[in-house]
Amino acid sequence: MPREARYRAIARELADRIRSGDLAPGSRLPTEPELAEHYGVHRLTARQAMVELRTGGLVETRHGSGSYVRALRRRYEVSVDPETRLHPPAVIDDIAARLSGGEEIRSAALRQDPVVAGRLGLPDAEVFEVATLLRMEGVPCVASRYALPPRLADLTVEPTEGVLGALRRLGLDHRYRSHTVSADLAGPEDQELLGSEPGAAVLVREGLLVADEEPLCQVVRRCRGDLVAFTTRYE
Amino acid sequence: MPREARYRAIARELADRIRSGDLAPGSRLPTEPELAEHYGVHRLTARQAMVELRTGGLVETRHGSGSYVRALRRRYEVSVDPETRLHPPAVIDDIAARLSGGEEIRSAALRQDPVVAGRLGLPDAEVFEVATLLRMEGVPCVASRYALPPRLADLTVEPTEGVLGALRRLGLDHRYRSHTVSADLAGPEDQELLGSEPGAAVLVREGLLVADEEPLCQVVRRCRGDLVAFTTRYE
DNA sequence: AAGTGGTCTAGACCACTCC
DNA sequence: GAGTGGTCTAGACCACTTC
Repeated sequence: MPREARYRAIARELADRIRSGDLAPGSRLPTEPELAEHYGVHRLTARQAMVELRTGGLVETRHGSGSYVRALRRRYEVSVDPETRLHPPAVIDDIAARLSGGEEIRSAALRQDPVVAGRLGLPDAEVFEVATLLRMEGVPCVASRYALPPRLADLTVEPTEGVLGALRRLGLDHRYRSHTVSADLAGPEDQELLGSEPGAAVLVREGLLVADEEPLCQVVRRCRGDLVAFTTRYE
Repeated sequence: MPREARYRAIARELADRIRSGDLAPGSRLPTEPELAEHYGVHRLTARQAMVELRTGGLVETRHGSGSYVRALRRRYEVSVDPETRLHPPAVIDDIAARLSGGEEIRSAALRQDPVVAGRLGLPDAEVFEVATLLRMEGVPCVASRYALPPRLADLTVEPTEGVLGALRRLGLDHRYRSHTVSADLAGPEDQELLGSEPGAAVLVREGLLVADEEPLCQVVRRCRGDLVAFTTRYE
């Protein structure tokens, strides 16, 4: 049994102090030189302990300022209707109240994607893709990509109604045919859109919507794992 | 705009080669000394590029052997009944066929937990906690914790039926009252139970089961994000 | 300007894998 | 035993934040 690495022991000790509450959320940890001095190691060794805490999600580091215990984030618990998997109207109002600016359209363009086009039952490879971003109280939380048939390329979306709302306004009464949840790590795109740390957890929800039994829309949502949870309540 | 860090550029170049298929899943990447030589940097700089790829989930490293492009993980798509959120019988049989050893009981003990006890409507803080592990084809996939009223502490569970099956066998016809999904990072416990890498993504499903409108069981499942996805199909 | 974290080089020894 | 990744020290310079 090899003895525990020095940096790992330091990380464990700090992690224990965080979990015990000795180091409170938001408070600043000792600097790297301080840790190195205190434990009698080189700065890089102390630094590696901090890397350990960062990838574990316990700590966040601000360049030039210091490392801080991550605040316990309040999670946005979003209710979902058990039958339809859509948000009940009451919830939509509730969400809207916390939303700043509604569902922001980031881009909308025709794109070649044979796989998704096939899923939508389209004759060609072309799909109309809309990328949106949802913020809760200003914080980016959910990045969505909707793939639609090209005939809907002139779709206009009011921020307050969202893409699915716009479809409904056109008389397309959709519901989910299938719905998948999984977990992934934040890639470069998530970091850019959601402001996730590299290597943070992302909750992925993927669904295929149908209207009149016809495939209408594939939606993929990537949600910040540290901020969002989806709850289904059954009465 | 500061120029891009050397290690980051190297990581990006390797990541592109992986995504383009130039470096196939399962194949070995150049060694750290080779990369250092090739890019004209110190070994630690090349090494940091590998760290980048590891925390991004693209690469896994085996001590003494090398770093390898992570295999495209086949995902276990587990179907869930839309109404009950439980697995339909056909799926249970399907899962059972892939399970090795069924739901393995890791521990079962009485524990003090006022919060969970309150959720179950228990007069005291005591709950009976059962921890289990599910493997798919030998690979640990889902670690569950069931919290039950102490009166069920003599529950016996056949591996093939699972904890929920055992409850049903006792005539407790349960269903979900609420069900939450979220994403988290792998902690030490996940690493031990699920064999997750530090910092890997974990899909968390949490539910409260009721029987005859009485709270019966709180279950928390932590699933390997890279191996498991849950799909609901609506007919 | 002083202090913080971010990057990089140089060189060393150790633990593990594979032959 | 040769080669791989894992850990550690030493020292340097840069970029950012704070004052």
